[in-house]
Amino acid sequence: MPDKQFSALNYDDPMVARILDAGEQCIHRFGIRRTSMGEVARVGKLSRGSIYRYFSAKEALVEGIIRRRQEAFLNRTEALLEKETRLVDKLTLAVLAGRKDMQEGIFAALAEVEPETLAMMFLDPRFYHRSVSFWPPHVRLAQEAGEVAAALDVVFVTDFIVRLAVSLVMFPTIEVDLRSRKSLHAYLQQALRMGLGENGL
Amino acid sequence: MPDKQFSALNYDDPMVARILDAGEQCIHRFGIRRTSMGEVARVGKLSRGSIYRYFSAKEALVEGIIRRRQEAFLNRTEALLEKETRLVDKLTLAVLAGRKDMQEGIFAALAEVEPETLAMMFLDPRFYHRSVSFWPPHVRLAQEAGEVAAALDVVFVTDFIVRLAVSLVMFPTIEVDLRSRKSLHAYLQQALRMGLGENGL
DNA sequence: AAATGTACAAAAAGTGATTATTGTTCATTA
DNA sequence: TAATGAACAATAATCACTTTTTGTACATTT
Repeated sequence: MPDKQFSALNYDDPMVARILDAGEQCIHRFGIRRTSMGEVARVGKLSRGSIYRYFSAKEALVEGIIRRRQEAFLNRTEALLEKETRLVDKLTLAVLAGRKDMQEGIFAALAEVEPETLAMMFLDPRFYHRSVSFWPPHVRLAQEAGEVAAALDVVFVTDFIVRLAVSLVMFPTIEVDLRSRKSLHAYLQQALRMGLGENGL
Repeated sequence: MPDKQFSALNYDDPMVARILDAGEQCIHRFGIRRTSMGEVARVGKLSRGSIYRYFSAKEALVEGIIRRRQEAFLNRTEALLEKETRLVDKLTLAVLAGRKDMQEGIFAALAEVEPETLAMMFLDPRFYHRSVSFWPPHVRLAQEAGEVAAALDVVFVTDFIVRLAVSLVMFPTIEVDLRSRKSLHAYLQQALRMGLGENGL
């Protein structure tokens, strides 16, 4: 379940969907700065006032667009992971999917037009928190399977996984070249070394 | 040994030092954008032309200032770590030192005046690479001491450590509150055991 | 009820002339 | 030999001004 800190958006509401669609299209074409509420209204074929019924301000609209994108990504990834059982494999897929999303979605557009905005987004703790909500169930499953030590705190493992995954999405290679699926998988395998954690000190 | 990709700066050269000092002072007070070469010259009590003898452009000067800061940090940290033998303890101290540097140095000033610039810096791979050069010797020592599995590639361990450390400096708490030395140490202890143990698989 | 369209003040963004800064050059100074 | 200071075109920042956009309100439409 996603964050509820901000207004809970109903993506199924056709009005909400239309606004978000139009907004995303605008951002994709012009970037955030050069997108006006009037333009969003024009593209979405609705009145400017209606947008304000659903989004208190432009900032909230942008937040909504990004959030929907992220949640859509998480849902797609969730489906993608169903075929996998091991946490390492899931993580590998998730990182690869994350990179792909960065390279072609709205993020890629932002990276070209407003790199500073994108950079700020990545340093926003909320960006992490949204990713965090994804993992606990998988961690628990991995614990039941004995892949992750039962003694470990789910919150700790989740935190650890998210730090690693986000880092790997944003920097495919620091010292080790982790652009290929194979090298990434090997890296994560080693980094997790699940099944241990029990032993040693 | 720091990067050599850019011009090798001799920090002992009194002229270089004066320029960097003046530049850093200016950035600290006005931020990067509002710092002019003329102002740097005035503060450093030297001619504008002299700055260009040592730095090809304003960008290079800024690069030099940041680099010196980072290297000074690494040197201080290196000294700090001499008392420690275990890698976990070293990492803990390094992360704490890094956070402190962020909160009070030139970075704190930038965070207030030009957060986007700071965000861009953090996403610059060079920022990571400079940190990377620090760890290999410590990793080797840890391997000799049996703390890190001898079979592991030093490059892998370094990459892993840097990702984790940078993440922990930039985000003191994602899911787990790691602001205190105690909790940070426990976290790293577990994270290293997870990633760098002999056992498992 | 919910979406629209118009109107409105306040805030933000664009505009174009003016000023400051950049990066180079070179003769002068120490 | 190295730093200086002045001159310079090209670029970038600044300022006062105009236009656009924002967010709100409310009467009107569907």
